[in-house]
Amino acid sequence: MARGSETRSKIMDIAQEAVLAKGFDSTSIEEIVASAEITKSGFFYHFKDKNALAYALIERHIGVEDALFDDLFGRARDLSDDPLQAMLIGLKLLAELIEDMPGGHPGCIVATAAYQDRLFNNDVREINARAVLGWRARFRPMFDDIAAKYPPREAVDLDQLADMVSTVIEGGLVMGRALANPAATSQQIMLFRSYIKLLFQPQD
Amino acid sequence: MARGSETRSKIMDIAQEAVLAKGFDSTSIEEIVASAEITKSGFFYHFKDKNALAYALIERHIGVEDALFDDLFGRARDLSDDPLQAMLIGLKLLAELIEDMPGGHPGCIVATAAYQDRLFNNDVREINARAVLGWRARFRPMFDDIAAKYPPREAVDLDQLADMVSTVIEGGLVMGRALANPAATSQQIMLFRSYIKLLFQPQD
DNA sequence: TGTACATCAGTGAACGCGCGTTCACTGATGTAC
DNA sequence: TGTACATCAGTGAACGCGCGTTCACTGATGTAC
Repeated sequence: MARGSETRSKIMDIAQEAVLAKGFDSTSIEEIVASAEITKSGFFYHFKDKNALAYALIERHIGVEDALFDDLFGRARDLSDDPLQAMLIGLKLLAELIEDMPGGHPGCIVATAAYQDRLFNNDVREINARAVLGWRARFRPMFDDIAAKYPPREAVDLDQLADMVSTVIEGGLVMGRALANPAATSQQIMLFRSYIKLLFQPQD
Repeated sequence: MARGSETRSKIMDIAQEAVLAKGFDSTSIEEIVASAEITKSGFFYHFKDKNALAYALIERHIGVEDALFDDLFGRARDLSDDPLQAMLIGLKLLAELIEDMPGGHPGCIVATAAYQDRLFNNDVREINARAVLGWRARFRPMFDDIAAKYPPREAVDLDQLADMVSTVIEGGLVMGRALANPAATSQQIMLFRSYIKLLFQPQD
């Protein structure tokens, strides 16, 4: 990695941690550059303004999360050819991954941006919505496959069911933070997993 | 209501709307008092500092939400003596209420505070945690009653299940905001309702 | 291989503005006798 | 009922600090010929 992009991602790492702890507006460029050991003008070399930082943060988050989900549900698919089993394994792997994060999952900047949307320009709001729609587009086909093989025991909209993955993660992170209990998120994912089981798995 | 407490709640109304749209730090006292048509010093007559405003906002939110849940699940209980049916009715009423809010549900300050906790003193963090624990304490006994009558089809921790009500609401609000889709929250509540049905309702 | 130039990754100083908070004061209303 | 005093619900001016952003500049590295 070149010298410049190293500094750039250092800025983003520092910013992300602060943003998740205090919100975007309360995270000053001053404190970021102090921590990154550059000057304020150095910051503005990498980002044209503060909105550009928000955009970059969300963009990177999407990429990281995509890679993570690709890996997790890819491995799950390797472990079982059955779409329902693969989903159940994937959710278990996800819960374990979040459970094992040292110091707990730091939170999700998409949620931060959603709750501070009046701070940002349209570009930021759009990429934030795209993030959530991307998760839907990821999970929807999986539920299609499952529903094709195992008729659901209750009528559910599969887009909404796909969104429930994100809902439970986002809600779980809020709960985990409010209760200062890092285990909350993975527990909630396991409950969602139990719902999926009851919804699709044929009774014995 | 006396003149003073009228101004006080006016300040809080204005502040709450702004906080949910931009976060706490970005909501300046200056803009609040401009909107409330008082002076800055008038603000400090009612709140000793900005933290006191956050505290008051959360405190009031807990009260409002408690009253709302009391009403909703009280009516549900009136409509059915069966604890499971009452829960299902209550969740439906909740989904309808959120669905029918003009302009969508504004969001939850507990989530805002959770994602900006480094901004606040311990008092605020504590009352925020108490809010979430209060919701757990509300729903846990209902699930106890249900589980006593209808053995759950899967082993679940009832505290975690009680927390899932909050999880789905909080997560649903994040989704609704990110997608600019006010219906998201009530849809997610209805999915949670379907989980409760599958989990407890004897199959026919 | 040497030189000229371009780009990269920043520095340093300055800017004006808005922020939260304090303080001495004030007019209107309420209470005691 | 009238008067004295206390409390309530604010006003107005000032404060120092930190914020995001701009601008002219600079040393190190990369590229062309």
